[in-house]
Amino acid sequence: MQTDTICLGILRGGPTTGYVIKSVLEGPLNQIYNLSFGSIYPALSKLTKDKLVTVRQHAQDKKPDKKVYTITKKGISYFEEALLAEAGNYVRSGNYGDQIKSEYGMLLLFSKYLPGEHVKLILDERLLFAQQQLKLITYDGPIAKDSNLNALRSSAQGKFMRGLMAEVIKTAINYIEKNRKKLHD
Amino acid sequence: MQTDTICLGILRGGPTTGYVIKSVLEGPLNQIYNLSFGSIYPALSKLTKDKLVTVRQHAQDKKPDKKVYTITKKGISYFEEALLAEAGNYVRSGNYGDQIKSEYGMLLLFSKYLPGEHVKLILDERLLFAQQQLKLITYDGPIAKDSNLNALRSSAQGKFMRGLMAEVIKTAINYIEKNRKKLHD
DNA sequence: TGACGATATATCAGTATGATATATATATGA
DNA sequence: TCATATATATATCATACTGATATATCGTCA
Repeated sequence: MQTDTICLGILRGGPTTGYVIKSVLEGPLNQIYNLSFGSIYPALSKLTKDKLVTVRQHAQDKKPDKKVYTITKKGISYFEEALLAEAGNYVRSGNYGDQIKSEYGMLLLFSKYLPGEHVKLILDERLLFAQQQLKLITYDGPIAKDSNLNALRSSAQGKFMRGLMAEVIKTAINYIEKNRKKLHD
Repeated sequence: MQTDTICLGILRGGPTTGYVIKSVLEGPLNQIYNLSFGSIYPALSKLTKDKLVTVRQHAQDKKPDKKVYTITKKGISYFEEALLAEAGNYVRSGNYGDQIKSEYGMLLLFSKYLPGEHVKLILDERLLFAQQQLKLITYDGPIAKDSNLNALRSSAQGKFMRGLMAEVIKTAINYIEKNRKKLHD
């Protein structure tokens, strides 16, 4: 899926900044999609040039201007067409569009060649991280009204994905806790 | 984790070709790491130049030469040092080294804007794919002796990772089957 | 017979990453 | 209190990676 489509999709949930798009991707969508600033900012510029989004520059004295992007009508139709095309392509292609690079997975796979101490640390760190992710995903307390995290919270799709991620993370945590001794003393 | 480290790690399981490295990554390691030919072949060339691996060229009449790569002693120590460095870095960094781009996840998240028919198809395709992956991962029948898939099969680490992946996939399948109606009629 | 997928390597334009730079406010802690 | 780190916020760029394409043969399925 193209970077502009992702940005447009997140912007469909409400106007926001490049920085927030990155945080949404790093936070609740952590298990789904990553994008670096070096991809997000140029995509947003291109989208602006093509009039698929508009920018309002909020001058914040002595901080860099906060650029709030809003999807336009043209942007909405472009997004829906692009999504339809990608969906058609997904089904037709046999390429299931997963691009995964898990350093953690590789480290565990190769952990035979690592001192037991390191393996323990990696597993401890990972369990901690997984528990944080789980909290983040299942959190149902108050969030900023203007945040487009609301889209993730209130929509059926957002709930479905959150539920799926939560189940998967729980399964992984349980598995690691039960079986970790097979990887070190 | 660097591409050469990954290649070296797979080569630690036994001599093999670039093509097979790609298939291992696409097959049993599908949920862990992906690499394109455009990364694998140059990495293997560089590794050869640096004497971390050796090549035997099996001339196959009228097919391109099959290049079987074998890790050298120098390669083994390089690999273990690199792994140690990455493990230390992993724990110290707070960057949990996951780089995920799941088109499928994004498609479902945005499926509100997609016709119900498409959503159904995507879910059907995905369940089929997940079931295939599960079979591939849990398969315990005979495999070619020379294959370095044996490393994945027999080692404690390989078993641990296979078990983890199997549990995660099963959880995802069950969740999707139980909750998919929330995404279409 | 023709199309398709598997085997096998290689290249490259286009795209993405990860590090770095810049600037300030706030919180943490020694 | 002074230093350090983290969060907010955008931007750039060398390096690295992807995805498509090229080349060539064999087996299978219709």
